[in-house]
Amino acid sequence: MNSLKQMDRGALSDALDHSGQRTTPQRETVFSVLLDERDHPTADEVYTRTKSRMPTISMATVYNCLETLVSCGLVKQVNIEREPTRYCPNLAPHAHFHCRDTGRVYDVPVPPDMMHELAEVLPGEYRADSVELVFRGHLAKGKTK
Amino acid sequence: MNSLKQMDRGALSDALDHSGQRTTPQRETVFSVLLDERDHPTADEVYTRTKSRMPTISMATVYNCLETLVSCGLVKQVNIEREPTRYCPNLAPHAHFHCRDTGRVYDVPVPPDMMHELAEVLPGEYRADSVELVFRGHLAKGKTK
DNA sequence: AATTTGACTTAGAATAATTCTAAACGATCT
DNA sequence: AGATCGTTTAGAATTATTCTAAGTCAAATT
Ligand SMILES: [Mn+2]
Ligand SMILES: [Mn+2]
Ligand SMILES: [Zn+2]
Ligand SMILES: [Zn+2]
Repeated sequence: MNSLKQMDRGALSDALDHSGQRTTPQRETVFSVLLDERDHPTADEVYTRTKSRMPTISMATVYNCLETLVSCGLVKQVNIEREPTRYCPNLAPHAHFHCRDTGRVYDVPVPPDMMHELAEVLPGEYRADSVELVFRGHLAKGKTK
Repeated sequence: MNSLKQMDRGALSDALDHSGQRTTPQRETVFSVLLDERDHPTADEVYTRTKSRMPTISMATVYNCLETLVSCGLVKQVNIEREPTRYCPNLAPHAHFHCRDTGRVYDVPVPPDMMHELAEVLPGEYRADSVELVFRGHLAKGKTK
């Protein structure tokens, strides 16, 4: 038994069904790992966390599950500089803040009007279907949040 | 003889001096390659282009030169998804547009006020020293520019 | 109920961009 | 000339990710 809430379980099987893929224990567990601690873990970190709930899972399967979750739209990949890809289940429009001191990545909500304004910097012939906004710097004080 | 204009040659040696590094023929040539065709080439593409002007240069040196140029602030790395790092000598604040069809990367000027507005989406404790903005999509019509 | 099917999982090999290592180079200084 | 020291170089090493090929499992079909 993984720790998916009924709502999330429903979203998962809907999204998987919709993209013609199956709901499996491995996919449920990986998804629950992402939902439980929203700190943008790497595949390796997801592997460690998932293994503690499902000791037989393999790294390849974790990569497969993450790819599946991304392909069905439940999870976003977050690439920052040349670091390992991180995974984010936050579907709301948001930016990321990357702390140079700790390496941690935080979600930063972006108001919808800002998204609209952003789109307007694009010349007419450019048709964007996604926008990626990453801030880098550090947190004031010892705030770890 | 590489194709650096006097202005760019000056900027290069100033920036290198300032960061305690030497002006070398390899660094000049790599820099001129970046300035001559501003299409955000990968290290491999920079290698090919540089080799045609300086046949004895090695891949390792191209990586070294690019790193040097980045470290002294004359060139920015552009990382898009998991693709090889690209290099951009445009020092003006700008965003990037990545065409899903062709894989090409274009510069998109961003007005300074937009940069300011962007900074305001950050909660107070976040101190950003850099902002990265990438659009993905495609170009309308057969425009290749 | 047995068989077939096909997606899924798995271990391990392969890939590929980048970094590292250690030796050679070369300009400058003594 | 000889010493110094940053730079260049070829090739090895690293490492996140992808690929391969074999095993698993739960329907679906017979
Ligand atoms: Mn910090
Ligand atoms: Mn296009
Ligand atoms: Zn996020
Ligand atoms: Zn650019």
